[in-house]
Amino acid sequence: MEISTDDKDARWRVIATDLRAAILDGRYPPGGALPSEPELVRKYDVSRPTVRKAIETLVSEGLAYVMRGRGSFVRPMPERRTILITDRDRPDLAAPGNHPDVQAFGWDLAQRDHEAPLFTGEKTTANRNVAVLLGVRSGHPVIHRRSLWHRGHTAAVHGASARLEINSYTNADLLPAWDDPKRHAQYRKRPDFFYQSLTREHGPVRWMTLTTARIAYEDERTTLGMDYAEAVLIIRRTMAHPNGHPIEVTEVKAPANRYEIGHHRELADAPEADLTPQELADNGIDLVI
Amino acid sequence: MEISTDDKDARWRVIATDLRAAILDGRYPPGGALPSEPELVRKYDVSRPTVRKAIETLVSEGLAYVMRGRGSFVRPMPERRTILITDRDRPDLAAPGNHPDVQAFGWDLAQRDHEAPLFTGEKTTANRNVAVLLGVRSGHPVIHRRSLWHRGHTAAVHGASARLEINSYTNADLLPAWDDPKRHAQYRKRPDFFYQSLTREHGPVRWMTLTTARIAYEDERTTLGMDYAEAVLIIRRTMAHPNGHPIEVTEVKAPANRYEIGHHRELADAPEADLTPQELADNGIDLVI
DNA sequence: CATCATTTGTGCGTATGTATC
DNA sequence: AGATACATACGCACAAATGAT
Repeated sequence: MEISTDDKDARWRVIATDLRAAILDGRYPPGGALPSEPELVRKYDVSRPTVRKAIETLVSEGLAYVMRGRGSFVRPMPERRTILITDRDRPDLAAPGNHPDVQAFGWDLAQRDHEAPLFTGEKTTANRNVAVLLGVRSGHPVIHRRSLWHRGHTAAVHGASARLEINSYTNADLLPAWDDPKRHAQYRKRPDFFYQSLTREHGPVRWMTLTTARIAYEDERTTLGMDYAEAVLIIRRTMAHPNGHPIEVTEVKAPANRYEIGHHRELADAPEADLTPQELADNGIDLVI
Repeated sequence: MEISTDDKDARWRVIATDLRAAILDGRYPPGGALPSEPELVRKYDVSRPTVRKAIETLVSEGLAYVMRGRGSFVRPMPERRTILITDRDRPDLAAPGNHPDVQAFGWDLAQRDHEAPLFTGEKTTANRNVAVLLGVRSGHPVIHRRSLWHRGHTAAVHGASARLEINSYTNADLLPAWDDPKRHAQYRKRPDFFYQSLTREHGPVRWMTLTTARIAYEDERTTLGMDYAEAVLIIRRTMAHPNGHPIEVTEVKAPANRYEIGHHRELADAPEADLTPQELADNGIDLVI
């Protein structure tokens, strides 16, 4: 059959490499159409499955997208906005989803399914991942708080709005007041109360923020409104005792094609706390962690 | 033909969803084998191309990998080491690839193809992306310095060592001394001289570091030694005039499954400058930017 | 409004090559 | 050497979305 036999120049790989170079070069401009499958079949004299394999590769690399019945297109890159990480021991600012702050920083609708509380909050048990983060055993009771934010339709390419998901996990042993009905309601509506309780009962704490990324899973693509194959930025902030034992972990997930992460020193001379919400928004800052 | 016809329950999608859930659940443990293609063909009563499509999906999501002649396996997650971002105006530390520092922070072999200079350095012209970063027009002369670092075989899963790629772009107009043969050699061997020149000639400068991520392209996977589909962390540090105009841009690319990004305040009480190289390494820190 | 050409999505069967055990 | 498993590639058929006629 005389197939190329060398994996390095498999025919689909040649096509993918050609197209990738052309896209990164700008020969196919962002938003523009790539050649149709039949065109590529003719051009490279291969079968349609081979052409499709090449295009699927570009899609999985986030370089292209496909619309059924229309064709394949170069994926445009939206402008990235900024998530600002603070170093300070300021639980007021550090509290994620602290309503006044987050709203002020450019979030149009801080609603979650039209319900009142900012966070869903429920007592569950730690799965393997959460157990590692909190330094407890799997199955240990934890408080799981979750919040989903979206930022109104900006100059979005496909009409999709940017979203952020915030998950918070707390060792339930460290916040027995959670079960008090009155406080429970407060905690769900006012994250600052939540953090104040923790700091009041567990004294001076350390904050530690680590950032990484990975490819989004399909369910995350759905909840974060990511149309294409993309990476998610994962910002994990740990509130810990001075001895290092974790008290609470907050994990922010953000689509990597819409967000970048900066640090407070980067804002000219004035510390960010002295900037007005409008000034922060003008600097492209959506969230302060 | 009676094909399911509804894209939502495409047969390959059902299989992929099943396998993904099983992997995230731990029913297929990390490093363990997934069912072989023929097994899945029998289990779901579909053709082999359909099974392969499902597996390819998991691979492109970074959840699995395939070894020819052996089978498909759940991708284990290696431990992440840390890249530390400093906020200070310290060009000595800030200089990437400053030989003594980088080596001290745990890099066994800071060699690049067994050549002497740490950085390749050449004068080229700005492509579109670099032009945007430096605030010049496409085609403007720029100095491009490049360096590739690898960290010896740690507890790597597949024997691959972690690697970092560092690219630096400078507006060539701002460093005419680059063309002086004597200095040229110095600049390539001693990045600190390079940055000292820039700061000496352009006075007080601002440093700005922004981090984001995206899915790695195939060529990047090769140079960064990433066996699987993965995200790359992109750390972009800009050296700018106080008025904001860029002088030099350093871009670090790191495999997101092996690195996370932290900040200097997180190191206990002592600033990282006071820690010995060994203490830094013990804290899992590979690089200070 | 219906029809048609174009384009992509899903799926089958088959053949051959190559790596691993 | 043989069995197993994955990689590449072809041809074919039909479904479904799109846009123009």
